[in-house]
Amino acid sequence: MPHASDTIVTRFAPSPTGFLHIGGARTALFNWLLARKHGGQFLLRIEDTDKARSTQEAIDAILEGLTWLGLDWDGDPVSQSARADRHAEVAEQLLAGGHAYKCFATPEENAAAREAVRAEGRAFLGDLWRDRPHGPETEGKPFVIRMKMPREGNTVVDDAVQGQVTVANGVLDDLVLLRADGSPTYMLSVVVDDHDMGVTDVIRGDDHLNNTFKQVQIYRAMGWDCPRFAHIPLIHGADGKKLSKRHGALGVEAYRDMGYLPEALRNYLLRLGWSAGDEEVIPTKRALEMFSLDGVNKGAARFDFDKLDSINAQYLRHMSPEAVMPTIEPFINAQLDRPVDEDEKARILRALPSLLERAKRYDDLSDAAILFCNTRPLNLSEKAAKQLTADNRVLIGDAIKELEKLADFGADQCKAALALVAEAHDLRLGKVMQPVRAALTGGKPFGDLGELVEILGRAETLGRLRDQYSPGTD
RNA sequence: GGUCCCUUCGUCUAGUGGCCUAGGACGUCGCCCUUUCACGGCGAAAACACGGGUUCGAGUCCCGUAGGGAUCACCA
Repeated sequence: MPHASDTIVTRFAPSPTGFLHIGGARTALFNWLLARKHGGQFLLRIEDTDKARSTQEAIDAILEGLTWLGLDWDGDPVSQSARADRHAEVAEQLLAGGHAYKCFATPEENAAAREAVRAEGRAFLGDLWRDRPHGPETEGKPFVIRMKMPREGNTVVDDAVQGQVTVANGVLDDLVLLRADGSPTYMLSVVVDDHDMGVTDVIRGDDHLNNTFKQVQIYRAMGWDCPRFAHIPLIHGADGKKLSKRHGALGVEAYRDMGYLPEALRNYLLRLGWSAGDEEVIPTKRALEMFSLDGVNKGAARFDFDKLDSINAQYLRHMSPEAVMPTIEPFINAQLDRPVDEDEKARILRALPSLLERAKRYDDLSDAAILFCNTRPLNLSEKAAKQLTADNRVLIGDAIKELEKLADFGADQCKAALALVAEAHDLRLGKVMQPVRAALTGGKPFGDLGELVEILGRAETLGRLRDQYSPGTD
């Protein structure tokens, strides 16, 4: 049955055994991009046929992850387990049509045969009962239904990423369609669901490439059209090894908690193993214009946090202080171990344009923003502490005197006051600014010193300076 | 081990037989800017895994070798 229209239908089909990891997120992104680019549908299917390992928490985490990433799906997520009857029905059809057969071999018999065949350097085809007549001894015995794979010829998959891949039918095993308890296997379920859901393009990790040849046989036996396949390479850790929990196989929520923007992570994920020329910063709108499966590389790519940081910084720079504030507030509260007050928030809001210039992530941005909270006495970095020599403390004392005289605590006035101190000591302005900056920031980065003082305000500025001039007495 | 896939700077990549003296980005290093922390700007070092072919000409095509990955369940 040919598809009614040329509308693109893609799907993301995670098994709910854990969070949405970074590789799954990228697979979802590619599916989403292809569907949205062509005005098609992006469907969600939860592959929960393994009831023992599937959890509701995992489903929630995956949905939350997709939502955070901004990947919206069409319709309600399909639960694969709810469709078991339909899967079984197809298995029966396959059986009736002579494309499948009953296998009475016990797990032990299969294991023994597998070992024996493998010792010869061949793959076990699971075909113990393929051409074996069912005698009366099979009466009442448990059986599975296996696919009767072709043995002659080749199966060719024309993959959008991998190209034309050919495999000899002789190596395709008679996979189990229906288990002894009557439940369908993954191999059957995906094919039936993808067909029934009208999926036109299956984009998934290339760990499924080998399965595809077998699935194609099921499509053929049922007389169904195959969808287009695109097997995208897996993401590797920085060390080139398969992604493990140690290096980067984190849930997307972990990236959120590390302070990354969903737009930036999306951009990074897109460029990891995919390109269309030299463009690096590709916001979603642009991605929708450019995306094509052609640009996907075949080789696995390594995950690189430095580059992610860099992309993230570029997105951060274009955020408005008002948009950023609600997001960094929890980070700030956590570091402060109390909620920020309104006065502090107002100061941070004023400082944000400058802070955003040099931040990489929300977490270091909030770390820098703490500068404008009332956290006296400040913890000094090693570098800052070094600035506060006995001589420099004298300068700070003089700076306090000059600043106290100021009626207007503006940036220019404050700088002028510091210039007076420098003049009195016959020093360059910078020599005075350095220790004053150290006392005021504790070593944290911030732009212009005058701006810093102005935002900090009279009380906080003088307080921080006094802390360093005569520690402990203020 | 069988089958399938992959291999360009440290990393992500551009490159579809002459445009390649191999381009961009991240990272690294250097310089400049800032009488202040940073940011930024400019510049440098840095790769076609190896060996054979094919061709007037190969990073680009073919074969082999090495290395890496995926997969071989009544898991998904």
